[in-house]
Amino acid sequence: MGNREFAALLYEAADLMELQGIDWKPQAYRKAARAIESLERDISDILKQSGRKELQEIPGVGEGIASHIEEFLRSGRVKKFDEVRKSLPPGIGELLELEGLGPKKAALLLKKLRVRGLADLKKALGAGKLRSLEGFGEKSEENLRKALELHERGKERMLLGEALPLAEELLDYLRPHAERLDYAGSLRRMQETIGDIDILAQSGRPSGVMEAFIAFPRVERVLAHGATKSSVLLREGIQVDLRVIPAGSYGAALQYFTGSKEHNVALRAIAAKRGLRLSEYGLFKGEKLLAGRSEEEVYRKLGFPLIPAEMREDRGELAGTKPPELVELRDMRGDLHAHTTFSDGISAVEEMALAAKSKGYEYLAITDHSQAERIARGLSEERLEEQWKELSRVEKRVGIRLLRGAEISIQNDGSLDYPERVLKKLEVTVCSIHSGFKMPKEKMTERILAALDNKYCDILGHPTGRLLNRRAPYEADMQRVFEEAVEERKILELDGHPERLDLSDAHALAARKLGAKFSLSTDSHAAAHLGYMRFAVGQARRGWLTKGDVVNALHLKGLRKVFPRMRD
DNA sequence: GCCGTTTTCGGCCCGACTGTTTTCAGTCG
Repeated sequence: MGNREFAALLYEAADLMELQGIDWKPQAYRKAARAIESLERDISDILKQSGRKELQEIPGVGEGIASHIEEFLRSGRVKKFDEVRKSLPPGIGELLELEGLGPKKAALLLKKLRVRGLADLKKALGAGKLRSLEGFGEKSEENLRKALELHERGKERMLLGEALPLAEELLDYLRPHAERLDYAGSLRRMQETIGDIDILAQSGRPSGVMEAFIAFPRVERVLAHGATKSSVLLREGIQVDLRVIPAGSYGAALQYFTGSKEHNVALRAIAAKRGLRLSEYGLFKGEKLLAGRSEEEVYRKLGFPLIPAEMREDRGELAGTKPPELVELRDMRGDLHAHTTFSDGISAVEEMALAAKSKGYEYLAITDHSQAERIARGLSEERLEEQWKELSRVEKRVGIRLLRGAEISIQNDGSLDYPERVLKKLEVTVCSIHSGFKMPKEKMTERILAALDNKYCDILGHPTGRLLNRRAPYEADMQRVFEEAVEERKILELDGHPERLDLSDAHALAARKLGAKFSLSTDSHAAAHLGYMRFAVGQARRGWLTKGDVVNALHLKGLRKVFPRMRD
């Protein structure tokens, strides 16, 4: 533990130093913070097991930051950061969270108007003091007022599951005005949450796309409106940037705006080493354009195959080895986690079966809640048997294999919420934690390990229990959980429900390295939710999973070897 | 503060847009 906390300290220190006019160091801090944040291993483990030298293996971490990490892990604080904090008013960092206000202007506000935080800024705005400052005018006052308002409304990152449909709607709307349209950025990389939506267009009449864009019915405010770039804020609270790109640079621009920033920095460094220059306009040797029309061409000229967008995180995808053949949505043969009206779902068994069938699936596991989940109308033994009759009936009618399954709660002591005589009749079980989230880490870890050791546990459901933007994962030693799962040949779920995406991409990556197998599921509570599979696949691809890592990419025959209680 | 077949010192992405200012600084992505 501690990676996120330490990264947060680095970010804070970077902001404050920038306010003080310190050059470069803030960038270095942020770079290190990003690396530490996305690390699979805990910095405390690294220090304990391998020592300080190993900390410096983290990209962007050198002697200085390594010693700060050591101090932080030892004492929970970093003296140097404390000093920086003390040298500035406590509320000053908040100012930088405002749209359009950066370190230079914030420093000026502090120096000339003694603005020490958001409250001060509000007062200064009210008194009309800002326009007297050099570099400020009426317009900047107005913008700050709006930024302040927006900030107060609270701004969380939007879930992938909300942003993607929104972007698709906008693309459909813009299609008549452009020859080519793509969304780029974190959305294209299928990151679990999205800061803003980036859209690229190629058009013979750029002004036409721009006019249409700012007239999109969901637009609340136009933030910028130029010849090649415009930005709007949608009513849903997310910013959308649109850029119009000429055909000859379209691929380079798509590459550039897809990111990630870290991936691009690494790729540009590789280009630079070869005496080339990569920008959103193309790959250049001197003035000569070598590539730009397509992404593939850009990567090829740099000696790489087309790297899937989901892998572009500078996690080793540019190391030169051939990237793995990532799992695709069309590889999926079934879904192993779905609820029906028997428990807390809103679609009947038959509706679920029909929806699964229409996706071309061979099978669907019906996994309603176990008896203890009263709120979710968990199934008693009798109701479960009733359900099995229904499954047999629908199975014949619809022509899709319905597995007798259950999502079984893992109780506080690690036992499963059905007696053995029931468990052995279930073809597949998803075992999940639904209560007792606040256990100490050691106890929680033991609880999960005990469940994994149960011979009737097949799949560990939403393994960390997190809800994006709402609930932190429970404390558990996930590395040990993954090791045990591999040892006991248990399957890890990658739950594609937009609020869960659990396992996360980083966890999937770590577990895959240990040789784990995965179930990409939707945790559907309605027939339409079966469509969440694309989010599960997106996270799986971010975790470098191949078709071979995913059990429900297997045909029925292969699946039987994974789940021995499955009937013929 | 980090990093290195350009460098152990001197770089560190760079272009679009905005607002305020008559040629540019600040912010953002």
